[in-house]
Amino acid sequence: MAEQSAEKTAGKSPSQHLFAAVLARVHAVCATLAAEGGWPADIDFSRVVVEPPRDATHGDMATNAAMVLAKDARAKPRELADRIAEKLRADDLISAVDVAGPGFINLTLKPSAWIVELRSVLREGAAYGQSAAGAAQKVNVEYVSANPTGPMHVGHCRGAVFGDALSNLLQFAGFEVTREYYINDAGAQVDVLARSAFLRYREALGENIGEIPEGLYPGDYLKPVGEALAQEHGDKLKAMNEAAWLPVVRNKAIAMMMDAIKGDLAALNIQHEVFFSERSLIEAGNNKVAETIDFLRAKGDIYEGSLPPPKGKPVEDYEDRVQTLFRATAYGDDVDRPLIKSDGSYTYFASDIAYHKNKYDRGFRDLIDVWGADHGGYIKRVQAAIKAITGGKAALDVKIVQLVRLLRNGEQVRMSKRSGDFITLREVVDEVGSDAVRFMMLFRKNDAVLDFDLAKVIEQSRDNAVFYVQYGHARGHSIFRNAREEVVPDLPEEAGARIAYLAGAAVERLTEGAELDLLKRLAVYPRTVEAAATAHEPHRIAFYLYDLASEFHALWTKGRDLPHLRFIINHDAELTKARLAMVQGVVSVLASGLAVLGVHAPTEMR
RNA sequence: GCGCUCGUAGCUCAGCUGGAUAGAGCAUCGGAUUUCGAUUCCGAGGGUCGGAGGUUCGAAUCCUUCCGAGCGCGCCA
Repeated sequence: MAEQSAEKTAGKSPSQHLFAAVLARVHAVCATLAAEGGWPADIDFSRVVVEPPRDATHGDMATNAAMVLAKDARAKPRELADRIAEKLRADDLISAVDVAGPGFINLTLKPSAWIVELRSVLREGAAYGQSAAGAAQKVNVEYVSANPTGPMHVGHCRGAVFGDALSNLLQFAGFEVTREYYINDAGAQVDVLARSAFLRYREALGENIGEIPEGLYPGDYLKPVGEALAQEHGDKLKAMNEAAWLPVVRNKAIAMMMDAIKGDLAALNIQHEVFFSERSLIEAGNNKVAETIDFLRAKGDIYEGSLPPPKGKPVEDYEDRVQTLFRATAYGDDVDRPLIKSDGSYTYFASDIAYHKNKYDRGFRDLIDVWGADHGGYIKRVQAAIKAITGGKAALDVKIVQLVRLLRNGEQVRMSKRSGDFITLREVVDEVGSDAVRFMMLFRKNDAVLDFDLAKVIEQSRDNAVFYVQYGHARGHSIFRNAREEVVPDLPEEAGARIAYLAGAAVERLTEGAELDLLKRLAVYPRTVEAAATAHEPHRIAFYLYDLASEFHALWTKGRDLPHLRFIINHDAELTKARLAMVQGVVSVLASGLAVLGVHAPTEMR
């Protein structure tokens, strides 16, 4: 039933969308004036923008060209604006130009401009809004990276959804995206996992293990691991000492936990291309961490020294000792950071440097990590390390996702049912569905705390943004069904055929103000995609979709009182087709945006 | 003590990388309303953008400094 628009459209030329087209014309005018007026040759047009004015009464678009260029052109902004405006008036897209305020140039486009844009939507279908801005540049997005010590709990899901939607968005904007998961399978916590699983193994062999001791993972989810071990090894492991059985049990437990996690992610429609094992970095004979430290040492970024004791809460067993330190302060961090623990093993940071170096070595220059709020203090040191390793040739953007407060009808839901047993991601998805989870996780800026109300997100009302947007898409299809029965019997059902059919409609008959407003809303989609992609902010897509759906619903509602505004006009098949073409434009863009968010676009709301 | 993030209408939040008179949804108040299947619409009131300085044609947005909240602060991951 869902009509996803994820179809690959590679090779298709991206649309020169309307704002970009007008910007190009403004640039052309400025270039002409520059030639005529003898402006400096190196004049920079990059700050010139064309954007929707805050107040729609000012026109359709506004440009700051005159204000930005005035200084270099040695002219007063208003005067320069007048000269630019005069030339723009000759443009065939533009019906009115006026200069306002300190030198804004307001442009009103001819209605035909929006009609033409609608034709692009219909021609490009799912590809509309796609951009070449990424220029096929490789981007690595690392997200989730939950420890493989148990199933995913609700705390993980925001970062998971955010990273996934951001990846979709970047892909749609023309980047070549790799979705990556870093498996922390080398630290002490996986040894704890192994010991916990070993207990379950003994249990599976019939032993009474009693209470799970403090410090081990108590969850029932380890029982299947114990059973699998018993099946595979019988009681052989019991005879071994810990040093012998631990790696065996650990590998099995990690593998099974990762399977569980992948299943949880699949329930949210998330798939990574690369699962990168931390342990693989320190394999005997191929120790990437040691290599990385040597690499940094050769650059003079490693030294032996001691650090001042940490401020804030005192560390009980603090011992002042000389250790191997990375000179993070030389790259913007606050203190230098240790790389080797007193037992000789590497710190997490040390392997993390090696891991990020590995990303760089694989050709990534654009790195994005999605982390939870409690890791905020870790950003500077990793960025410092990347600066040191790549000589500033790669950039890491760390996106911090804030906490989610889980509510039910406004009452806070306790995150752990009893000690050690968190509400799992799967429970939440099972209760409200992945669409609700995904959309609501994205309907807020990533760095703001988010309230997630289990009751509200399945409500069918305007309050519930997921419903409202999906309903917009479904309503479009409902209109198609009705139209087919009443006025346009040969309207194809299949999306591609329907779009092709409607592309031939007499869309120039769309002349109502409210209709043109809706077309204008469609036209800002490509811009929204680009802006959201460059800012790494998928939430902008969610808000855009909410606005578009609102406007669409509003127009539908107007038809209730004003029959001439209805989409289906019984006595006028040509006009009906034109309006269906507009509805199709809305449906296409809603489906496109929802696909970016990873949310289904249903054709009915049952 | 230091660092990071945040502070916008009564509430929940947008604000398009510096643009014009700061927006939306709830809530409140005032109207309208038997639907092209699917739980409405229009309007109004409500703001020193935490405070104070600064940068410039122009600041919610950038800088400085206070106030308040959250997170973090050698050999945890």
